[in-house]
Amino acid sequence: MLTLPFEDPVIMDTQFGTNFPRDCIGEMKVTKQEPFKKEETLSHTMEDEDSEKDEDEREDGQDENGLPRRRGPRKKKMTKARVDRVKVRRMEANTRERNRMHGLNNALDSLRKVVPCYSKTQKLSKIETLRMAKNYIWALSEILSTGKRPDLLTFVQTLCKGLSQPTTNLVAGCLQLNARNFITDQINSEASFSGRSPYESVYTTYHSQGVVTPSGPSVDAVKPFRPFNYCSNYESFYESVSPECGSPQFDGPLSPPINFNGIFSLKHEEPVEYGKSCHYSTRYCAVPPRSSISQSARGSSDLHFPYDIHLRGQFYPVQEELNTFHN
DNA sequence: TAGGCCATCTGGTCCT
DNA sequence: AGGACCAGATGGCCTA
Repeated sequence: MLTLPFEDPVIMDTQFGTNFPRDCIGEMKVTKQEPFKKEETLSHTMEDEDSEKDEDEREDGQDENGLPRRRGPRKKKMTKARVDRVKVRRMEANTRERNRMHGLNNALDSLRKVVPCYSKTQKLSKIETLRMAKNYIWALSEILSTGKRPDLLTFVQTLCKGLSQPTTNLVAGCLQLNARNFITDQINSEASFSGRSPYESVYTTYHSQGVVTPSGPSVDAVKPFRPFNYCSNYESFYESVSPECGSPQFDGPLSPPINFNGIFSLKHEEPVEYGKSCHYSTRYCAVPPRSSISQSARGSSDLHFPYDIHLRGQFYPVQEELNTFHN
């Protein structure tokens, strides 16, 4: 039962393919890292099994401790051919395992490209990719079920729920939110999420064009930098219990916001080499009204998710929207 | 240098 | 018997 991925040429690399000639296995470089010394391990195994053979061949029916030897199937003698066979099978198993993990990583890469914040230069870790994908699915499901358009801040918060601080900063940066204000504003989250638009809290002191113009004291000078508690805000918007709230909140190490001078591509867009400074934005599409959602659900293929994110030299409706808040 | 992330090896278990 | 899957162990690389 071989279920190796068949669509990926990397996986089917002949060096590791299942049709790899066995005669070559002995010469094959098992690993580039060789965390274990193969020969030592194998010879150790052989020694063990040789001793077992010796044990089996004792005539007195006792083991080395003088106790009666266990009943049961006698171990087969480790002949040279058998030892070789064990070696080959172990190498084949290693190859399969390696390919399996490559397939898993390829699938994870595919997932990275469809979550809202994709970067070739700063990849999300495996766990963060899975968390963000879960958050993304959750957010989209809620949008579909409620027909409401969440504000951008809430959407970002949902995406970042349970993610590490650097990743949160990355996502916020992708969406041109100021990560620090985004996070520290949680201190005032009651006000932010109980009446006035969250945009106000974020953008009254900051401009989104990358020029930070605080109108008051520095955020850093006033408030400590600490992780954001997403759950309350999440539930305030989605009117349901966040699936993450039952689990311990991420309490990872704090780190300063990153510089967004990498190359990011958001939502299905392959990153292109940009030597100069690039900026990120979102195409902040309107959620169709409930009627059109249900219409779409009935078969129309014209359903657009509200946050189809694009970047660089394109026109960004969200930018105007955000600027409207500033003005 | 410590910690996070990752790739790989390995042995055990389950399944066909 | 053999392949898939899994988790633990280990060591390399990178970054703060």
